[in-house]
Amino acid sequence: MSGQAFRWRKMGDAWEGVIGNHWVRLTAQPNAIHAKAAERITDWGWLTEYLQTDLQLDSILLTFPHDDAMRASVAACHGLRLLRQDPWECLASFILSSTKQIVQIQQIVAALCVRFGTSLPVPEGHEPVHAFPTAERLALATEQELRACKMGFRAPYLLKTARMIVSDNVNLGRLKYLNVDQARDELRRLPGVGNKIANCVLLFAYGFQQAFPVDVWVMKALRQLYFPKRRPSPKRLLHFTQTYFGPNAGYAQQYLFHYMRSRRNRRLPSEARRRRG
DNA sequence: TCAGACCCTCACAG
DNA sequence: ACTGTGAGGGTCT
Repeated sequence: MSGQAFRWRKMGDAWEGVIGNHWVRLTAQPNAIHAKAAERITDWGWLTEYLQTDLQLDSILLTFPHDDAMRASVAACHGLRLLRQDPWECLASFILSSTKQIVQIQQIVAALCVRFGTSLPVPEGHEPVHAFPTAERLALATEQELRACKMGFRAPYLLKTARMIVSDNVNLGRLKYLNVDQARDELRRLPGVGNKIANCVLLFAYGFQQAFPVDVWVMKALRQLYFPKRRPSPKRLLHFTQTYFGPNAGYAQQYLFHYMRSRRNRRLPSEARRRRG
């Protein structure tokens, strides 16, 4: 899984997670994905939308720039796709992500769901699972209750954001009708949401393919692969990320992100030591 | 434009 | 095994 969603767990050869109010177990088949839910499902639209199964990945990859870095990234992340997440869940999750390791984000989100999410139907004998808490529910929480979910200084951000959503100060449903820059400005009105998190939400929840989140990993990739000599100015960097990678820059970003992280994960211990010295 | 603060947890040296 | 230290999908002031 890509790491753009924080609620999936690998169980043997399957992935288990929650989409909206559905528990699901996904298993890779030779030329398909097998899905199992807890209840009888007549309309699987929510799942195909989430997985973006209609999207032709090949045609996306064709729009990437033809350079060594992108070629290496595509080769290293074969078949990587973006999910289409629920805007509120995506927004809240990424508010919780700042200066946290991905494992820690997963733990915070899990705690939040157990504490504030409604419990969902699961298969016989399966451990209980919970929906992601609604903005309405979190708006009624106290900062202290949120801090109990280990989110630290992010608690007031999440709380105030939830209240702004509930009071319709910012309307998440309306963003899809705006252009990408207007939508970004709107998201940035929320406390705890800067450029990076706004771009994550634009890309992962609304499908603005040109949104290009720059986090520490992508910054590392850009500097290493495209600006080896000198650090680019923020303005130069912004211009580069919005022009060089083409109409699906956000997709390209995700390939770079995973390329960098996979290299980190396979780093030799000797390399780790050198980094410290 | 730029530090420094912000909560907390885990990995890693020693 | 145990403890001190640093940094982690940033944002705000």
